[in-house]
Amino acid sequence: MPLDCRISTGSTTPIYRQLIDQIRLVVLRGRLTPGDRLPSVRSLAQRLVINPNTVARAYGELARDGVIESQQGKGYFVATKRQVYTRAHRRRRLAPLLEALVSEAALLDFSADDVTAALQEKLREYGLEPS
Amino acid sequence: MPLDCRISTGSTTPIYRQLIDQIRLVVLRGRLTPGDRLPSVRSLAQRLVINPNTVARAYGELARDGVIESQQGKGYFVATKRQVYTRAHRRRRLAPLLEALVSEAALLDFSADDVTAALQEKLREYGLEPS
DNA sequence: ACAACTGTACTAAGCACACTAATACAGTAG
DNA sequence: CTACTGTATTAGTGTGCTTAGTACAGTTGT
Repeated sequence: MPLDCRISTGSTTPIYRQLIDQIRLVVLRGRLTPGDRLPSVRSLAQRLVINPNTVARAYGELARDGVIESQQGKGYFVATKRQVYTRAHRRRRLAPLLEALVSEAALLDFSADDVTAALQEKLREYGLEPS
Repeated sequence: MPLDCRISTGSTTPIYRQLIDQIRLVVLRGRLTPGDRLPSVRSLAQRLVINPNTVARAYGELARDGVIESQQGKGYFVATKRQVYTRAHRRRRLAPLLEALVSEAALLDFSADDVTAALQEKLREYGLEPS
């Protein structure tokens, strides 16, 4: 069963965003491995009863981010080689998320240890290696 | 000098959001302490050359979040007692931010140690206590 | 009591942008 | 040639942000 996505049209988060997030997760968690083909723009659109453009947009952004790759006339495939980012670029991209997390944590009066512990748990959930 | 805010109308982030973020920071960092009065809706609007409604919206949301409190006819003041949240509520509110951070970190191929180190640094920047 | 300040609430309008849809164009494979 | 693939352009629709105007209610000092 290739890529079982579920989208809710009633949600406030746009459809294309839901697709991006779900596909990202599927790839990160290894349920789709490099080289695997994704459903075609039209077939996925038909299955989810949404417009092909919406799928195309999601695929397009994922391609921009290096998660998947497109081959004209063939389809979309999970990227074989991960994008190589500079250290500066990676930090710059992570910074706002880190800022948001800590800012909210401070407002909620979390202790540093609480936040650290929660992070460790989440890191384990994603299977990130220590180093 | 009470609350020097700077907003950029050219930014993609809406004005009311910029206000919220800046005031949150000012309060968190102790530049305004509990009981301190904020500029009136109209005066701040005039100073920043924006509509009073926009300021009112920012203040309103900050009040909803328990950062500041309103007193009819008197003004807005930094909240004297922080909102008390249940443990479940606090975790529920932090969860999506944590999810976003770790998900992005995984995609960027950060190691767990990298993320943890970055977090520690940010926590220190915000002056959060260990426990 | 009055004036001048505070917050609060509501409606309406304009504007920009995000989202989605429809359609047409271009490459690939059998 | 046909039927699939991705790609690009255009257009319609909605929604969020901001502004403006108006009105009402509470507080303070004169």
